[in-house]
Amino acid sequence: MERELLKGNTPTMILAVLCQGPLHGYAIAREIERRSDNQLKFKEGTLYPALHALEYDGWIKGQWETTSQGRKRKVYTITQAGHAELKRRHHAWTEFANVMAQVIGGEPHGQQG
Amino acid sequence: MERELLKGNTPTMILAVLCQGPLHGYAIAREIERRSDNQLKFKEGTLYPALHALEYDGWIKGQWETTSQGRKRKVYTITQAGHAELKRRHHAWTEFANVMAQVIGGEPHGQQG
DNA sequence: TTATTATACGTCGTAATCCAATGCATAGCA
DNA sequence: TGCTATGCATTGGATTACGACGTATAATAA
Repeated sequence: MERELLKGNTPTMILAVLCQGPLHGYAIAREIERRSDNQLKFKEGTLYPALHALEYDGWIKGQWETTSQGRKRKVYTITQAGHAELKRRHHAWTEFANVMAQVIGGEPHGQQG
Repeated sequence: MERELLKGNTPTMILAVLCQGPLHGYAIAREIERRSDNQLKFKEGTLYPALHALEYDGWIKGQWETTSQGRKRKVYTITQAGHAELKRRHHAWTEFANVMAQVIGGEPHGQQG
Protein backbone atom coordinates (compact mmCIF):
# COMPACT_ATOMS: atom_id res chain seq x y z
CA MET A 1 0.00 0.00 0.00
CA GLU A 2 1.33 3.43 -0.96
CA ARG A 3 2.87 5.15 2.02
CA GLU A 4 2.00 8.73 1.17
CA LEU A 5 -1.66 7.99 0.54
CA LEU A 6 -2.05 7.11 4.20
CA LYS A 7 -0.92 10.53 5.33
CA GLY A 8 -3.47 12.38 7.40
CA ASN A 9 -5.81 9.40 7.57
CA THR A 10 -4.27 7.52 10.47
CA PRO A 11 -6.15 9.44 13.19
CA THR A 12 -9.39 9.04 11.25
CA MET A 13 -8.99 5.27 11.14
CA ILE A 14 -8.14 5.06 14.83
CA LEU A 15 -11.18 7.14 15.77
CA ALA A 16 -13.37 5.00 13.51
CA VAL A 17 -12.17 1.81 15.22
CA LEU A 18 -12.61 3.24 18.71
CA CYS A 19 -16.10 4.37 17.72
CA GLN A 20 -17.12 0.70 18.01
CA GLY A 21 -15.73 0.38 21.54
CA PRO A 22 -12.60 0.85 23.70
CA LEU A 23 -9.42 -0.93 22.67
CA HIS A 24 -5.75 -0.81 23.62
CA GLY A 25 -3.13 0.38 21.13
CA TYR A 26 -1.91 -2.95 19.91
CA ALA A 27 -5.46 -4.18 19.37
CA ILE A 28 -6.36 -1.03 17.44
CA ALA A 29 -3.52 -1.71 15.02
CA ARG A 30 -4.58 -5.34 14.58
CA GLU A 31 -8.20 -4.31 14.06
CA ILE A 32 -7.28 -1.82 11.32
CA GLU A 33 -5.21 -4.50 9.62
CA ARG A 34 -8.13 -6.92 9.89
CA ARG A 35 -10.62 -4.42 8.45
CA SER A 36 -8.28 -3.70 5.55
CA ASP A 37 -7.80 -7.41 4.83
CA ASN A 38 -4.14 -6.99 5.79
CA GLN A 39 -3.62 -4.43 3.05
CA LEU A 40 -2.61 -1.91 5.71
CA LYS A 41 0.20 -2.62 8.17
CA PHE A 42 0.19 -0.45 11.28
CA LYS A 43 3.68 0.11 12.66
CA GLU A 44 4.62 1.20 16.19
CA GLY A 45 6.30 4.35 14.88
CA THR A 46 2.98 5.38 13.38
CA LEU A 47 0.55 4.06 15.95
CA TYR A 48 1.81 5.31 19.31
CA PRO A 49 2.64 8.89 18.36
CA ALA A 50 -0.79 9.10 16.71
CA LEU A 51 -2.52 7.83 19.86
CA HIS A 52 -0.63 10.31 22.02
CA ALA A 53 -1.59 13.16 19.69
CA LEU A 54 -5.25 12.11 19.72
CA GLU A 55 -5.23 11.98 23.52
CA TYR A 56 -3.47 15.34 23.72
CA ASP A 57 -6.18 16.83 21.53
CA GLY A 58 -8.86 15.37 23.78
CA TRP A 59 -10.43 13.10 21.20
CA ILE A 60 -9.56 9.87 22.99
CA LYS A 61 -8.85 9.03 26.63
CA GLY A 62 -6.31 6.44 27.78
CA GLN A 63 -6.62 4.28 30.88
CA TRP A 64 -3.97 1.83 32.07
CA GLU A 65 -5.22 -1.61 32.95
CA THR A 66 -3.65 -4.92 33.90
CA THR A 67 -4.79 -8.19 32.37
CA SER A 68 -5.22 -11.42 34.32
CA GLN A 69 -1.85 -12.43 32.89
CA GLY A 70 -0.33 -9.43 34.62
CA ARG A 71 0.43 -7.61 31.38
CA LYS A 72 -0.12 -3.85 31.41
CA ARG A 73 -1.80 -2.05 28.56
CA LYS A 74 -3.43 1.27 27.86
CA VAL A 75 -7.07 1.12 26.81
CA TYR A 76 -8.36 4.04 24.78
CA THR A 77 -11.93 5.31 24.71
CA ILE A 78 -13.28 7.86 22.26
CA THR A 79 -14.61 11.05 23.84
CA GLN A 80 -17.63 13.20 22.96
CA ALA A 81 -15.30 15.61 21.16
CA GLY A 82 -13.71 12.62 19.45
CA HIS A 83 -17.03 11.57 17.98
CA ALA A 84 -17.48 15.06 16.55
CA GLU A 85 -13.94 15.00 15.20
CA LEU A 86 -14.53 11.62 13.57
CA LYS A 87 -17.66 12.94 11.91
CA ARG A 88 -15.78 15.97 10.65
CA ARG A 89 -12.89 13.85 9.35
CA HIS A 90 -15.20 11.31 7.77
CA HIS A 91 -16.91 14.11 5.91
CA ALA A 92 -13.59 15.67 4.85
CA TRP A 93 -12.41 12.32 3.51
CA THR A 94 -15.59 11.78 1.51
CA GLU A 95 -15.32 15.26 0.04
CA PHE A 96 -11.70 14.74 -0.90
CA ALA A 97 -12.37 11.34 -2.44
CA ASN A 98 -15.05 12.93 -4.61
CA VAL A 99 -12.71 15.72 -5.68
CA MET A 100 -10.01 13.19 -6.55
CA ALA A 101 -12.51 11.28 -8.68
CA GLN A 102 -13.40 14.51 -10.48
CA VAL A 103 -9.78 15.43 -11.13
CA ILE A 104 -8.25 12.12 -12.11
CA GLY A 105 -11.34 10.62 -13.65
CA GLY A 106 -12.40 13.82 -15.41
CA GLU A 107 -13.63 13.85 -18.98
CA PRO A 108 -11.54 15.25 -21.85
CA HIS A 109 -11.16 19.00 -22.22
CA GLY A 110 -9.88 21.44 -24.83
CA GLN A 111 -6.11 20.99 -25.19
CA GLN A 112 -3.93 24.08 -24.83
CA GLY A 113 -4.45 26.97 -22.35
CA MET B 1 -9.87 21.16 1.94
CA GLU B 2 -7.72 19.19 4.39
CA ARG B 3 -4.07 19.74 3.70
CA GLU B 4 -2.75 16.32 4.66
CA LEU B 5 -5.25 14.44 2.52
CA LEU B 6 -3.63 15.87 -0.59
CA LYS B 7 -0.27 14.34 0.27
CA GLY B 8 1.03 11.98 -2.33
CA ASN B 9 -1.79 12.72 -4.75
CA THR B 10 -0.39 15.84 -6.39
CA PRO B 11 1.68 13.98 -9.03
CA THR B 12 -1.30 11.77 -9.83
CA MET B 13 -3.51 14.77 -10.51
CA ILE B 14 -0.87 16.45 -12.65
CA LEU B 15 -0.41 13.30 -14.74
CA ALA B 16 -4.17 12.94 -15.09
CA VAL B 17 -4.48 16.49 -16.40
CA LEU B 18 -1.57 16.11 -18.81
CA CYS B 19 -3.11 12.88 -20.04
CA GLN B 20 -5.64 15.06 -21.90
CA GLY B 21 -2.94 17.08 -23.62
CA PRO B 22 0.18 19.23 -23.04
CA LEU B 23 -0.11 22.24 -20.74
CA HIS B 24 2.27 24.65 -19.02
CA GLY B 25 2.61 24.70 -15.23
CA TYR B 26 0.35 27.61 -14.47
CA ALA B 27 -2.39 26.18 -16.68
CA ILE B 28 -2.10 22.77 -15.02
CA ALA B 29 -2.76 24.36 -11.64
CA ARG B 30 -5.75 26.29 -12.98
CA GLU B 31 -7.14 23.15 -14.63
CA ILE B 32 -6.94 21.12 -11.43
CA GLU B 33 -8.72 23.94 -9.60
CA ARG B 34 -11.37 24.02 -12.33
CA ARG B 35 -11.90 20.24 -12.22
CA SER B 36 -12.24 20.34 -8.44
CA ASP B 37 -14.78 23.20 -8.60
CA ASN B 38 -12.22 25.39 -6.84
CA GLN B 39 -12.19 23.08 -3.84
CA LEU B 40 -8.47 22.53 -4.43
CA LYS B 41 -6.04 25.44 -4.57
CA PHE B 42 -2.74 24.69 -6.25
CA LYS B 43 0.11 26.73 -4.85
CA GLU B 44 3.47 27.41 -6.52
CA GLY B 45 5.37 25.80 -3.66
CA THR B 46 3.51 22.60 -4.40
CA LEU B 47 3.25 22.80 -8.17
CA TYR B 48 6.75 23.53 -9.43
CA PRO B 49 8.72 21.11 -7.24
CA ALA B 50 6.19 18.41 -8.21
CA LEU B 51 6.64 19.17 -11.93
CA HIS B 52 10.43 19.04 -11.60
CA ALA B 53 10.24 15.71 -9.79
CA LEU B 54 7.93 14.26 -12.44
CA GLU B 55 10.27 15.41 -15.19
CA TYR B 56 13.29 14.04 -13.32
CA ASP B 57 11.53 10.67 -13.07
CA GLY B 58 10.84 10.74 -16.80
CA TRP B 59 7.07 10.76 -16.58
CA ILE B 60 6.65 14.17 -18.15
CA LYS B 61 8.78 16.22 -20.52
CA GLY B 62 9.12 19.99 -20.44
CA GLN B 63 9.63 22.22 -23.45
CA TRP B 64 10.14 26.00 -23.30
CA GLU B 65 8.02 28.01 -25.67
CA THR B 66 7.34 31.68 -26.25
CA THR B 67 3.83 33.01 -26.73
CA SER B 68 2.93 35.68 -29.30
CA GLN B 69 2.95 38.14 -26.40
CA GLY B 70 6.62 37.28 -25.88
CA ARG B 71 5.99 35.50 -22.55
CA LYS B 72 8.04 32.39 -21.92
CA ARG B 73 6.53 29.29 -20.42
CA LYS B 74 7.37 25.63 -20.05
CA VAL B 75 4.90 23.24 -21.65
CA TYR B 76 4.80 19.74 -20.23
CA THR B 77 3.86 16.59 -22.13
CA ILE B 78 3.21 13.21 -20.54
CA THR B 79 5.58 10.44 -21.70
CA GLN B 80 4.93 6.77 -22.42
CA ALA B 81 6.33 5.91 -19.00
CA GLY B 82 4.14 8.65 -17.55
CA HIS B 83 1.02 7.00 -18.91
CA ALA B 84 2.02 3.74 -17.23
CA GLU B 85 2.77 5.59 -14.01
CA LEU B 86 -0.62 7.31 -14.11
CA LYS B 87 -2.33 3.97 -14.57
CA ARG B 88 -0.39 2.54 -11.61
CA ARG B 89 -1.18 5.53 -9.42
CA HIS B 90 -4.82 5.58 -10.44
CA HIS B 91 -5.07 1.94 -9.44
CA ALA B 92 -3.25 2.54 -6.14
CA TRP B 93 -5.62 5.39 -5.31
CA THR B 94 -8.71 3.30 -6.04
CA GLU B 95 -7.36 0.47 -3.88
CA PHE B 96 -6.62 2.84 -1.04
CA ALA B 97 -10.01 4.54 -1.26
CA ASN B 98 -11.65 1.12 -0.99
CA VAL B 99 -9.54 0.21 2.02
CA MET B 100 -10.42 3.50 3.69
CA ALA B 101 -14.10 2.81 3.11
CA GLN B 102 -13.68 -0.62 4.70
CA VAL B 103 -11.87 0.76 7.74
CA ILE B 104 -13.82 3.91 8.53
CA GLY B 105 -17.15 2.73 7.21
CA GLY B 106 -16.89 -0.75 8.67
CA GLU B 107 -19.83 -2.36 10.41
CA PRO B 108 -19.90 -2.86 14.20
CA HIS B 109 -17.77 -5.56 15.77
CA GLY B 110 -17.45 -7.21 19.19
CA GLN B 111 -16.24 -4.59 21.68
CA GLN B 112 -13.17 -5.49 23.75
CA GLY B 113 -9.98 -7.25 22.44
C1' DT C 1 18.09 -24.20 29.09
C1' DT C 2 17.80 -21.55 25.09
C1' DA C 3 15.60 -19.49 21.12
C1' DT C 4 11.77 -17.72 18.86
C1' DT C 5 7.42 -15.65 18.43
C1' DA C 6 3.56 -12.84 20.01
C1' DT C 7 2.03 -9.35 22.93
C1' DA C 8 2.49 -4.45 24.49
C1' DC C 9 4.52 -0.18 25.40
C1' DG C 10 7.65 3.55 23.77
C1' DT C 11 11.35 6.98 21.28
C1' DC C 12 14.33 8.91 17.60
C1' DG C 13 15.95 10.14 13.12
C1' DT C 14 15.06 10.18 8.27
C1' DA C 15 12.44 10.98 4.30
C1' DA C 16 8.58 12.77 1.94
C1' DT C 17 5.31 16.29 1.22
C1' DC C 18 2.43 20.68 1.30
C1' DC C 19 2.57 25.45 1.41
C1' DA C 20 3.36 30.34 3.08
C1' DA C 21 6.54 33.61 2.00
C1' DT C 22 9.42 35.60 -1.07
C1' DG C 23 11.59 36.77 -5.42
C1' DC C 24 11.87 37.91 -10.61
C1' DA C 25 9.66 39.30 -14.95
C1' DT C 26 5.94 40.67 -18.41
C1' DA C 27 1.40 42.63 -19.62
C1' DG C 28 -2.99 45.05 -19.26
C1' DC C 29 -5.69 48.44 -17.02
C1' DA C 30 -7.04 52.38 -14.20
C1' DT D 1 2.12 55.02 -10.65
C1' DG D 2 -0.27 51.20 -8.56
C1' DC D 3 -2.97 46.90 -9.02
C1' DT D 4 -4.01 42.53 -10.94
C1' DA D 5 -3.08 38.53 -13.70
C1' DT D 6 0.17 35.56 -15.81
C1' DG D 7 4.32 32.63 -15.42
C1' DC D 8 8.52 30.89 -13.58
C1' DA D 9 11.19 29.59 -9.32
C1' DT D 10 13.36 28.71 -4.31
C1' DT D 11 13.46 28.33 0.77
C1' DG D 12 12.18 27.12 5.34
C1' DG D 13 8.71 25.43 8.53
C1' DA D 14 5.37 22.05 9.77
C1' DT D 15 3.32 17.60 9.51
C1' DT D 16 3.43 12.84 8.86
C1' DA D 17 4.81 7.78 8.19
C1' DC D 18 7.94 4.47 9.45
C1' DG D 19 12.39 1.83 9.98
C1' DA D 20 15.33 0.95 13.68
C1' DC D 21 15.92 0.49 18.13
C1' DG D 22 14.84 -0.30 23.17
C1' DT D 23 12.16 -2.45 27.20
C1' DA D 24 9.38 -6.16 29.23
C1' DT D 25 6.25 -10.37 29.78
C1' DA D 26 4.43 -14.89 28.26
C1' DA D 27 3.82 -18.87 25.50
C1' DT D 28 5.84 -22.26 22.52
C1' DA D 29 9.45 -25.03 20.38
C1' DA D 30 14.09 -27.05 19.94
